[in-house]
Amino acid sequence: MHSQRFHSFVDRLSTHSYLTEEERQALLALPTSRESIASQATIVAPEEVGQSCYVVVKGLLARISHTREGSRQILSFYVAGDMPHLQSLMHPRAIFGLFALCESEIVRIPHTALREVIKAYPRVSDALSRELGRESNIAFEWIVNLGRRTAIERIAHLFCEMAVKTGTAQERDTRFTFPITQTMLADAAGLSAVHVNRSLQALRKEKVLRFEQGYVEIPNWQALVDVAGFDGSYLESERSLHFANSG
Amino acid sequence: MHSQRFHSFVDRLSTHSYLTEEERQALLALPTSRESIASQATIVAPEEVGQSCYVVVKGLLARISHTREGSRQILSFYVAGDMPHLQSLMHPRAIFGLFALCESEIVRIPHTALREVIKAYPRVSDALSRELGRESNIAFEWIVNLGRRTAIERIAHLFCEMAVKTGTAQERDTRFTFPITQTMLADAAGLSAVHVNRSLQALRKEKVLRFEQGYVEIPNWQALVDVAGFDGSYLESERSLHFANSG
DNA sequence: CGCCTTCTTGAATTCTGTCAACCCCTGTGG
DNA sequence: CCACAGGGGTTGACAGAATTCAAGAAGGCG
Repeated sequence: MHSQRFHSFVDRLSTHSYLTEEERQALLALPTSRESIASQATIVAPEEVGQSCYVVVKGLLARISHTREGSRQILSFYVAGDMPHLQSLMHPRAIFGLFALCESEIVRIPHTALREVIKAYPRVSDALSRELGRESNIAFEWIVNLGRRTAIERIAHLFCEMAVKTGTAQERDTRFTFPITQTMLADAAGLSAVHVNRSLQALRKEKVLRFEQGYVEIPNWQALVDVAGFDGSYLESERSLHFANSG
Repeated sequence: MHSQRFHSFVDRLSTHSYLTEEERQALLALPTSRESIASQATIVAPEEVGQSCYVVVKGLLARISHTREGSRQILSFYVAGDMPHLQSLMHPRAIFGLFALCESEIVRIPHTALREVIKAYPRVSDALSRELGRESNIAFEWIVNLGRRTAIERIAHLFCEMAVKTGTAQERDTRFTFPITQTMLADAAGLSAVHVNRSLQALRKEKVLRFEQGYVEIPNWQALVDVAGFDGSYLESERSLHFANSG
């Protein structure tokens, strides 16, 4: 069933954009292929010219960049419901690579088909633009994170973001899987693996955050938010405002 | 004359997107108002709901964020020809503020008028999306910069980017105005002002870069590129590929 | 002239990275 | 069944990078 593959993604778009039933059906009817991706596999290499966008069904993907010296920097995470590589629709040649951090499942959507839907339903185009805008805001917030926060704050902030993105954030006992190693976390936080290890220990000691074997436990959400200086407004969209403009 | 105000911006779009003469005229005919902005003025405050996009005609704008502790982080620079706040078209409520780093001139384009043009000319919409994609790629590269480069590399990289963005980069004696203080440069590079000062001295000593009173001199472009580990491909668009898809 | 901002400098401190070693667990092949 | 290799996590000692604090110099501007 296509609908199973796609509900997560149509739901995602619906969080910030109004879609008619017809538009939803058009999206759900897109010709797609489901693919299983091995852990540590490259889905899109830098410089590669792509013909498709993707939807994450299961697992965790990341956009990645490498410096000349060979050190790695993760630029963004993609969880179930996210649409990585959406920008390839307008800019087929990839600048940064797309990578699977664990065994994942994705749905591939050919550009040609998506372009047809966009042409027929301009509101779908708007919804995709908002999705890109959200990704852009997240990138900006990462700049703040890397530029102006300490190691512990950075890590705490990253976990706050992931809790909100996975929709698991709640006042008490937030739990979710985040299947990455400390080394990968270091590549996301712009830190060394050793220092990430020590920072995680400090957070554990303070009973603010546990991260073990790809599983996160946040006993007290507010405490983590306070450590991180987290304000999640950059992850949300003002749905009502868009409705006024596009509905 | 509208054309004078807008040529920079239509030219910018043309660097990555094909526009027919009719589409160019439609853009040039947009109703706009030109505004002078004082140095250090806030153009768009966070949380503000905007009704317009902008084009930078002269000067230098920046997107800015503040952390809880009050430290500042610059998220992006906008030079003449850039369109800051383009994302407000789809997401009117601003997440991050827009700020004038020096006395500047901008052109304001009402969303309503721009939406009309987009509706009539889908290719214009594509061009604007590419412009947003470029901004997004720059943000990703900044994440790499802040996460994985040393102070000197970061600063060198920033200057490389600005030289390319202003179109002044050349093999010998690149010169351009970059009207910011060392403190602002620190806010962009995620460093302290003191350390920026020392890093600039080091770059000056090595005869790689001079930055004095808002004026930049790069005697040897390749030398700066080598220090920075700069690869400017994230600033370019593969025009030919887009033509194949949209033209 | 005095005031303000920017730039500069030195010294001490804090933060983070590097290096090297070890532990634990898992999977593999003999 | 065991030996082994490999990856991930942990630890300690040390080195290096960047910040902070404090003060002074240089210039613009009322």
